[in-house]
Amino acid sequence: MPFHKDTFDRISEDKRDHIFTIAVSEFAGKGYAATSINQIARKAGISIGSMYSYFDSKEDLFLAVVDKGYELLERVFQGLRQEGPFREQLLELLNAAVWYAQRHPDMNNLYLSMMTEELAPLAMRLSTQAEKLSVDYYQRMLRQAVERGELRQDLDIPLAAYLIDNNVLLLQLACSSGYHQYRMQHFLAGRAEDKQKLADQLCDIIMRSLA
Amino acid sequence: MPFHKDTFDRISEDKRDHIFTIAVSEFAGKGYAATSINQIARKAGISIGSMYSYFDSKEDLFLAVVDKGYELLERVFQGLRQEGPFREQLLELLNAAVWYAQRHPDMNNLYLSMMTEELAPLAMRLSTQAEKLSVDYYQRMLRQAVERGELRQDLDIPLAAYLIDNNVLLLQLACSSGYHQYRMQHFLAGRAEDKQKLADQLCDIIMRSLA
Amino acid sequence: MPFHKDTFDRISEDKRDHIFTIAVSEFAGKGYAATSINQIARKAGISIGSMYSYFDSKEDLFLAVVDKGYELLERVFQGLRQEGPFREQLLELLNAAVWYAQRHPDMNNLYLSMMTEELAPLAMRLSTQAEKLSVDYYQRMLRQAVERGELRQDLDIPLAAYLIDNNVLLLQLACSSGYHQYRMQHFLAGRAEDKQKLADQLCDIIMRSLA
Amino acid sequence: MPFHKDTFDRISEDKRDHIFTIAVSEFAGKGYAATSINQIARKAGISIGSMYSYFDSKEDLFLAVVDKGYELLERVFQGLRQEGPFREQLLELLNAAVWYAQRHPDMNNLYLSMMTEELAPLAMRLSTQAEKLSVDYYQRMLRQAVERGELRQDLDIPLAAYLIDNNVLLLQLACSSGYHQYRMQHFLAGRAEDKQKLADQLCDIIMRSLA
DNA sequence: TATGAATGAGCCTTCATTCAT
DNA sequence: GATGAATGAAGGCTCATTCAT
Repeated sequence: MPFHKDTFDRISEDKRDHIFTIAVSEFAGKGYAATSINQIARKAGISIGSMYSYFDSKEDLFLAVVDKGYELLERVFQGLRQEGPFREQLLELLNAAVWYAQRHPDMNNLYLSMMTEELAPLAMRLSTQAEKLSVDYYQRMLRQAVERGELRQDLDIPLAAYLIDNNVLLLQLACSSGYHQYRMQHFLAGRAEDKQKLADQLCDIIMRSLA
Repeated sequence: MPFHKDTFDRISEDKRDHIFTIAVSEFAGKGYAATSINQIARKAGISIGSMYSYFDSKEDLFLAVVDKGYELLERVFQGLRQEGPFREQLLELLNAAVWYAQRHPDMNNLYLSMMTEELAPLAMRLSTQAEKLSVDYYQRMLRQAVERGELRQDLDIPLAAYLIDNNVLLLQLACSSGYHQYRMQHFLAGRAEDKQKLADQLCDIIMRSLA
Repeated sequence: MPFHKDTFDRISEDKRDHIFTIAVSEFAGKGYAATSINQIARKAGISIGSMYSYFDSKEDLFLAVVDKGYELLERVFQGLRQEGPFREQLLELLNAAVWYAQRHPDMNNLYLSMMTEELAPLAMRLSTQAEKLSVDYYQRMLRQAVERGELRQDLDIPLAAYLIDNNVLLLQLACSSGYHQYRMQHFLAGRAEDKQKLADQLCDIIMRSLA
Repeated sequence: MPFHKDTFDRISEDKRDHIFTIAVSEFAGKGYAATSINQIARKAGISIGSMYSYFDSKEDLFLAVVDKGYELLERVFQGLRQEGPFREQLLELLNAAVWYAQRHPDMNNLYLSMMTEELAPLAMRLSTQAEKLSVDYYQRMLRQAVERGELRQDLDIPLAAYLIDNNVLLLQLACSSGYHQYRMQHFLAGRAEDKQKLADQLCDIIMRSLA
């Protein structure tokens, strides 16, 4: 089930983190195919022999890294409060997305590359998918707000969840990916810098669709 | 200025198209780094020598292909009508995006991979950017609708344009990319199949933000 | 017998010279193996097709070029006067060598590369060798000077000829080859610049061996 | 500073020598450009992968080889005695040159190719130059002989050193290079075979210039 | 005769993976 | 368990040469 070998569990957490940090940065910057596992080992200061005693293959190293990132992301989601006014929940969500992307930009860019056809075969080997979590999360949040009367009764909840996620996703990507940052700037110019404020304004406009 | 050599202009259009078709499919499916120009040549039934007499490098072949796709996309955009009720314009836009993505799925997936950090350096060599076009297009469309009184006077036009584009982009990607199709299905289940109908519903929910 | 095809005789002398000039410069600068006949054609402004209608192969082009250079060199030698005081003949010879090397530096460097083992197989295809000429020339010159009583009676004529040619050869190479120029400068510093004066001084010191 | 990687230091001396032997022979025989590092690896019985774990590039392999040869040559020079009658020192020098060239003919031919314009860029990357050593060596030898009254007081020492080196160089090359051997035979016929005797006669004729 | 597109062997180099120490 | 030398398939690219137009 895990993508690493037992040996990897036995080394110090520092060393594990170090290897992951280097790996994420390489994979995120160069893409899966153009990244060399030998270079990751060299940069991480361990031998390739060790690398292969921790992971069965380049593919597994990659998946282990991505998986670790998903865990982190999950934890962020799970830390969000599930109550209070809908708008505040939405804002918190957007801010969490921004925070995560700014805190782990390489990891965030790795997700971006996972969306690519090139990595579809690899993505299929992952059991955890961010989507499952968020769909449930959104839909519950929306349902409760409708029940509370904060949002209109005839709201198309699945579609609303999708719409929200679209914007969360692209806001989040704009915090790490060169392309999405550039794209946002084209639309919003200077306003793209203050992500906090932008999240707030996005809340406003999204709320209008739902209320 | 063009990414191909003169020689490429001199071969038959059929052959040119054939090479492009193969190349788009390979690049889109495997990503830039994992794609071999030698294999593209083999699959296209021409010698590598010829390939290199058409393009100076793998990089140029890639850019030539992407550039051609941008042209196509531009033409689609320019074919849209610039008048009539806003909702109808928006719907036409969404449908055009869907149509393009379904007609040229490989090309569409190539754009997806261009968003990756890995390809940022290559993206910079491209002069045409889809973004420039769409920003202007959206903003004009919105401004006119506000003037006509179809949309509310205090609309934050740049943000609205960004919001719309977010949804157009992800709808479009859901038509070709395995990941985005999968993501949409998670949110919308069976409704993800009928993109026409979905576009209509997206129109509705987006309109609420703007009106 | 000639290294070019008949077709080459039929084009204008200007064109022939142009092709040769480009070829000499490329071969001399990059060496035989690293020089591309296609690039010579391109730089000379003719098609490769034409190139191959003038010469059967890269090898033949090379040999044709070298052969032409030998002819030039022969003519220089044959223009030297065969009488007068020995010292003056020797000086004239040294000056002629310098003149030729400065006038045709690329050609001169081509000879240098012909001395290489790499080109021994090609050198063997050449009928004209500079050596044959010079051996006879030197020996006659020396014999006559001995007979005239200008040089000592017990002079080892073949060895003297060899000694002279050694110095002529290296002086000549110092006029075109980066390496030999550099080598001379190491020995003679600033004096390496004025080749005329140097030739005169070399005459002096060589004459002492012979008189 | 060295042209090889650390890995190369760690393999057995036999293997190192074997690789060098093959490499020298290939480079000397075919020239730098026409030599394939893959073929060197094959002939040496190692994989290309290994070759590239020893040297960063073909260029570095070449320079490593040449550098090793320079070291050898230096050692030969440094082994010569710095005292005794000048003529004997000169003879010893000529004999050393002959010995070296006959012992390491490929290496000697490599020097020959280093004199070529083609390899000037590579030569520049070498720190050790045979010239520096020999200039000093010659000049000291000559100066001392002048002081001892063995050579004439008005001797042009730099020019004398250059003259000597010219003859040493070409004698040395005649021991390994097909061309220079051929050239010498043209001048000296059968006498070219007994290099020992020839060195002695060269000493005689050179001494006349200096005494 | 002149052209230049086409060919494909072969070059330099990289990299995932194995395995002896 | 850790190391890193060894392997060789495969990739991007060049170039001498041929041949249809």
